[in-house]
Amino acid sequence: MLKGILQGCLLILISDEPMYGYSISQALTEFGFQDVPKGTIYPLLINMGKKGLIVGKMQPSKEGPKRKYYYITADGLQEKAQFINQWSTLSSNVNSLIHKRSDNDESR
Amino acid sequence: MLKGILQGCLLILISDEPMYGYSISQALTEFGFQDVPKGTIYPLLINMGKKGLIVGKMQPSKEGPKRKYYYITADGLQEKAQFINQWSTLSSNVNSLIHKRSDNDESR
DNA sequence: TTTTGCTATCTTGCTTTACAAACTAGTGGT
DNA sequence: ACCACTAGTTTGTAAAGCAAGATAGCAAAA
Repeated sequence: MLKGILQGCLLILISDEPMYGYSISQALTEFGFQDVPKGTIYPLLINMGKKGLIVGKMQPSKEGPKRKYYYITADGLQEKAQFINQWSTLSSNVNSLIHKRSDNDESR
Repeated sequence: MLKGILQGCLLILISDEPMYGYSISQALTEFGFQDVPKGTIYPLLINMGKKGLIVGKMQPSKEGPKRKYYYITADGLQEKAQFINQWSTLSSNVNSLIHKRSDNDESR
């Protein structure tokens, strides 16, 4: 339907400030996406890197293993804008369907 | 992310009134989903039938080939309600991300 | 009557998405 | 030494999405 809602969300997060996988997974939890699995996030980040939407740089951390910080690219910003448009279209389409008001069963 | 937004939309359409594949594809177009391919709709309908969410009945048509009208089941109605909930959660999560207001770049 | 065009459905096969699960590895506390 | 938390990658699998083509009924134009 809409390819990669998650990808769009990651672009938004990363465009706000560079993030690494683990912190992204925590941020998503805060935004209500309960527990998006690592098996989804990491491969997606790698794939987004291949597409040139983000670039990752390993940086050492004092409180644990190295972190791979991702930065958004120009292409990524463009893709982000496109996602926001697609989302708003999709969102209003689905909402108009849901509120079709056919008096069938919604509120009773 | 959210499994089958399309499935949810079909449940809503069919719960409103029984429909057949071709009419569903036309209805979707009216609701702004431009041209959802048949290769997506028909297999999905068959799959939803297997899951017991809908039942299909062939009925002859005077203006063309036979049509397979789908009717929603009790399970389908339940699934529909669940979809509407999931959608509203997802939708508000994504919107809160989009309107994160980080003064980074949205309106300039 | 043959062809074209619209309606209608199904099937095959490919690509992408999503994810569980396992593996590796650094740091700090008990 | 062991556990818990942080952090990342890889592998394998199932499901989703869809293009493309096969099949077929009907009707009006050629």
